[in-house]
Amino acid sequence: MVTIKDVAKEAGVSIATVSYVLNNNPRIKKETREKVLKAVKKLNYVASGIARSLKKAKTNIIIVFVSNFAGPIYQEILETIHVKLKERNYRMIVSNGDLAESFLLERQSDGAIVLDPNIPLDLLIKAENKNYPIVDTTKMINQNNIIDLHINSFDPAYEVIKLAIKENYQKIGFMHGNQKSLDNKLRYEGYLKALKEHNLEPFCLLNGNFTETSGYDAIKQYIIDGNELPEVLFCSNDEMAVGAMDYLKKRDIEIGKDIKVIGFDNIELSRYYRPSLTTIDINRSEWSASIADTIINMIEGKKVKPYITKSRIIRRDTF
Amino acid sequence: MVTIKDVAKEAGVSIATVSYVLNNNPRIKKETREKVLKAVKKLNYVASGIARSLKKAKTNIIIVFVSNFAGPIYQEILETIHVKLKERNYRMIVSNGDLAESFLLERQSDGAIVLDPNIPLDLLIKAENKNYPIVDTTKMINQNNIIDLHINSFDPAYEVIKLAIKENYQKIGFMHGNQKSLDNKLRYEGYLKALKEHNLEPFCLLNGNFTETSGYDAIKQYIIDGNELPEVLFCSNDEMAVGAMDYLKKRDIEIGKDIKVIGFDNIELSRYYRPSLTTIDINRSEWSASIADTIINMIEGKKVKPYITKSRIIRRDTF
DNA sequence: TTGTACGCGTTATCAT
DNA sequence: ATGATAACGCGTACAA
Repeated sequence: MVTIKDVAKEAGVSIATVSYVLNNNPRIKKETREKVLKAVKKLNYVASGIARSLKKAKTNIIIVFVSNFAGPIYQEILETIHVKLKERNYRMIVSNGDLAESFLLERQSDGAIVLDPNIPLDLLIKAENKNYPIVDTTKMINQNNIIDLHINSFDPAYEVIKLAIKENYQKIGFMHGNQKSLDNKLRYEGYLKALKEHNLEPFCLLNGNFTETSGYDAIKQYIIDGNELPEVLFCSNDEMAVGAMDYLKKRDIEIGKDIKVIGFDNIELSRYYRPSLTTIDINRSEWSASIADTIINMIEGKKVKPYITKSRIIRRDTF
Repeated sequence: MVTIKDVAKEAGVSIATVSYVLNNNPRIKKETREKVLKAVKKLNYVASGIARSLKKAKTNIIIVFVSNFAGPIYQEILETIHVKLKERNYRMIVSNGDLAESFLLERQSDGAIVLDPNIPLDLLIKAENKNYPIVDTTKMINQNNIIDLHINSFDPAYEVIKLAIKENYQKIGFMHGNQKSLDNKLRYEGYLKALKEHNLEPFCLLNGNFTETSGYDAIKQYIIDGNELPEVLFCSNDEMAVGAMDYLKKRDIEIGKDIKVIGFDNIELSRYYRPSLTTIDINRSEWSASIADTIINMIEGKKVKPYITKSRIIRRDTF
């Protein structure tokens, strides 16, 4: 490894001078400056980010935790956050939540964005106690150093079920995703509230885990057990809806007629699937941008603006 | 920030002792050990990863560069690599290629996996000259510290076109993805070779950039210009094939009959799309595992085994 | 068990 | 106005 010392020796100056040159400090006069730069180039020197981070107590890195890299949802979110952070001179890295412990507590980053619901609360609290800024989207906790920016799933879920009721459906089912997930919880609560307002009872409650196969399996079991189909099935995300529809089609149940299906998220597949899936779209790019802004503002001690996600119902063939 | 000094003071021992305790060095006797651990817990101390990395000149972090977080392909690759690395006690972080410069040269990671074709070659070379280990999948370069593990696209492309020719198709088109991409290049060359062996000329060459919309636009322009459709259209990836088919359907051209379509990658959508897309599947999980093993072996100075990806043709409705 | 040099930059302070 | 000296950040690990 070539270090700042090597450069100093090569250029015949002190290491301080090298550092000043590299940081564009005007106190170094042109000729020395050029001498140093020549040495830098000759030796192919690049300063160690680690040493710099140690000294400055700042990494300019923000870490994003995702639960898996496979969610179609994450894709655009990450892309947006990345661009935003870069604009403001931060570097984004993405990691799996099971590495959260080391990254959150060891100060290898200036802040974290939590998209992975599996990161334990006490870990976040520990980090928060160390003055480490976090934007969390999975838990609805607000603390000094933890800002909550979860998706507002409750309202659109409520709205879409209201709509179904208005169109005279009464037997309305709900398919759970991961029940520990906040998103699932809010969607379920929105569903319940709409039913309650019209004195309806949940007609059919299924359990999935947000994956396609879990949706397939859940409805399959329900049907095999001889239960009556709901008129409308509201699934906690699109992927499960797709899985469920796969099975319904296999049984020659006509979707959109024999049963209505509603998803959540508006993933790309929901548009392509046949029949195309009615779902709820969240303005994810705006949301992502807000996440990025918020974490930076926290880090830099600036004021953070609250934000609530916007959504709309996308009506397609299945409802 | 609470540092090792604070712990030492709290426990009434030297910082060396604290360090030894935290690293499970048996030289410290039980009582002191416990005293230290108590202080650690009381102060909520966690050692700074940065300081440790600086001293040990090792981060145990491997960085993966992707060109965008939106490719459906990346998902399972990252998942597999992550698991593999974790098994071997490395942490994976993912980043966008435009941050490559800082991460590659500043030694914030022990090694890199390059999936982003846009990272300039000279940057890789610079890093390699610094003895920084890289597994690259985008360029077919092999150097001391750069191991090439690109996907073998050539052979399956060749095979699938041979197959089409065997089934008596002669007017066979190719839709390019990003032409600078190695994957695209190899797929095109495989296509060309098969044609050549049968004295056929490329019938229709279209230009896309691996996105769905680019596939849509390319075929649209081709048709609007009044050109004759090929019997078979081989697209450099599934997403473009899907885009192209979207347009073909809009024009009421019957896919699988009026025109055959072949994709590459076997993304999930290729199975769901109607008509379902014939494509080429790469054993990506094996490939990913090999990538992970290779980078670690390089870092640890162990022998690296060569690996060539395996593939098979998945025949569905479109061909 | 402990003292301390060390890893590699940054920056306040001092010297010319 | 320029540049050098040296303290410092936080752990690690050798020598004592």
